[in-house]
Parts: sequence; structure tokens; C-alpha cells
Amino acid sequence: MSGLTIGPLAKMAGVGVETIRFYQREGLLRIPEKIGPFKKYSNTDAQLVHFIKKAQELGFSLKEIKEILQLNQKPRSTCAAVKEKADQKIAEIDLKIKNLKKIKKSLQTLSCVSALPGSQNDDYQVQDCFGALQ
Amino acid sequence: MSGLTIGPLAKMAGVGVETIRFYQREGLLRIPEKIGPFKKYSNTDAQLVHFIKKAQELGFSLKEIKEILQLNQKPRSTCAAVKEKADQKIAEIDLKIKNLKKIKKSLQTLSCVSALPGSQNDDYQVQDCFGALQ
DNA sequence: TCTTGACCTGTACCTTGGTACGGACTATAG
DNA sequence: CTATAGTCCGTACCAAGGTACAGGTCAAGA
Repeated sequence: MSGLTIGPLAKMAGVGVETIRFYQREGLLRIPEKIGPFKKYSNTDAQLVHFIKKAQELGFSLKEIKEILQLNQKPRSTCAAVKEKADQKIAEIDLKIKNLKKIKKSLQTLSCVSALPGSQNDDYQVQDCFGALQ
Repeated sequence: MSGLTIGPLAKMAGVGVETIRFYQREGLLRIPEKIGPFKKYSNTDAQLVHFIKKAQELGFSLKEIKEILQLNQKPRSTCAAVKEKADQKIAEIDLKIKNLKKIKKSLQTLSCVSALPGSQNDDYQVQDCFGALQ
């Protein structure tokens, strides 16, 4: 709504302008109408870019993120498919959370052991703790 | 202990042999002694590779994974530093879990809405739900 | 009005994380 | 004892996700 140009948009979203253009090329971000000679963006665009970065940090590829975003835009006719896809992503997320908790637990053990004097560590202790990630 | 060659090791860990060699080049994996003409690996090596893959799926870069693994191998003299690093990783993991839960919640809403008839969606619904990821 | 900084399109280049391949050696099943 | 499949080392190539120009347009303040 606010009519941002690409520079302020990039700044708001915490990325470079080239990243914005790259996302447009990749179809993750709409290419807005020009108002005068420049393209104008909304706050929603900034939120979207911010979301893309965060989802990426959580281990989703741009391709997957695109899929998640497209779940939104499908017409009603494909609702069952949308629900299925969303449920599938939810399952993936649950697995990620589970695995992160395992790593966390191992790191807590390590943190604790290391804090004690006399804990000389042998090779491969961390992964011994949780070799069984799924 | 078991004396695996690189092929069986790769198979156990669910990667290609070239990936094993790449991890060695990058210093994520030890280069074992040769027994006869071939290098011999242990089950622990397989677990380690498996761990690397999982951590990667959770959004850690190879550089970060290397750091996590090295927490283990530091001598006692740097224990405080190890603990600090581990605690920092734990905080990162907590944030990841928190953000994954937000995305999950949004997807649940979407999955639910989409399953209802008459829910024609406008642009950018998903990210509207959780533009505020940290 | 002029200049400086932001924008435009297009293309080239970079880093990360592999993947493939060539040429030589070796183990082992038939 | 030979064929084939696995290993070794080195180097080249590849895809994803950016990042950096070049060469031009535009706008807004001094």
C-alpha cells in the first residue's frame, strides 16, 4: 500500500536489491506495476521476503518455499490437493522439530560435560550421543 | 572397528562415495589409515556422515556443522569456550524450533481453511499469518 | 541546470555443496 | 588367470542461491 521502491523494500526485508530481483526471476515474488518509471512494492512484499529468508534458515529450499506460498493461491477446485500438500509440509516440520530437539539435548550434555574439569573428550563424542537421528 | 571400505560406508550413511571424499577434503571427516591398499572406516564414521546430512537438512551449513563437531575435540583448557559455543548453538536451535512451530501453525490454519468449501484465497495469505518470524 | 544517487534491464561472475570422470591399481569371483 | 568391480588421487564440472557489474534512464536537491 505504501509504495516502496526496491531499495527501501530490500532494507526493510534485510536483503540486497539484487536478491529481490533474483526472487522475482525465480517466481517467488510478484513483479509489481510501475508507478512512473519505478516499480512500487507494498509492506506485504517486505513481509514475504522476510518470510522467505526465515524459511530458508529453517532448511527449506527456494523450490519448497515456492510450493508453500503457492498452496495459498490455488483455486478452490484443488482444495483437497492443497490440504494434502500442507499436511505433508506439517509432517516434515514435525520431523525437523524432533531432530532439532535431539541435537539440542546432545549439545546440552556436551555443554554440561565440558563445563566440568577433567573431562578430556575422545573423538566423535557428539555424534555418538545421537547417531540415530531419523 | 568393522573395517568398512568407502563404498559400504557411503551406502550405510546414505550418500555417494564422492560425498565422503568431499567431506574429507573439507575437514569434516577424518582420513583413516590404509589397511592394505584401501582406507578402512568404522561404524562411527558412518554415524558421523549420517549426522552431517541430518544437521544439514535442519538448516546448518557444513561450516556450522564442522564447528559443532569441533566442540568435541577441544582440549580441556578451552572448556569455557566450548560451553559458550554449545550454548550459542542451543539458542539458535531453540529459535529454529520456535519458528518452525509458527510456520506449522500457519499451515494448519491454511490446511483447515482450504478444506472448507468457499474459501477462495487472495494473494499472500500464508505469510500474512506469520510475517513476524524472528 | 547539473550532478548525484536510486532505479532499470541484462549478463557475468561467485560460493557452497556436491558430482563426474580419467587413468592407474587391486581384489576377488568365475 | 582374466574380467569386472571397487578403490585411489586429481581435476573438472554442475546446480542453487545469490552478487556484481555495465550502460542507460530518471528525479530531486544545491
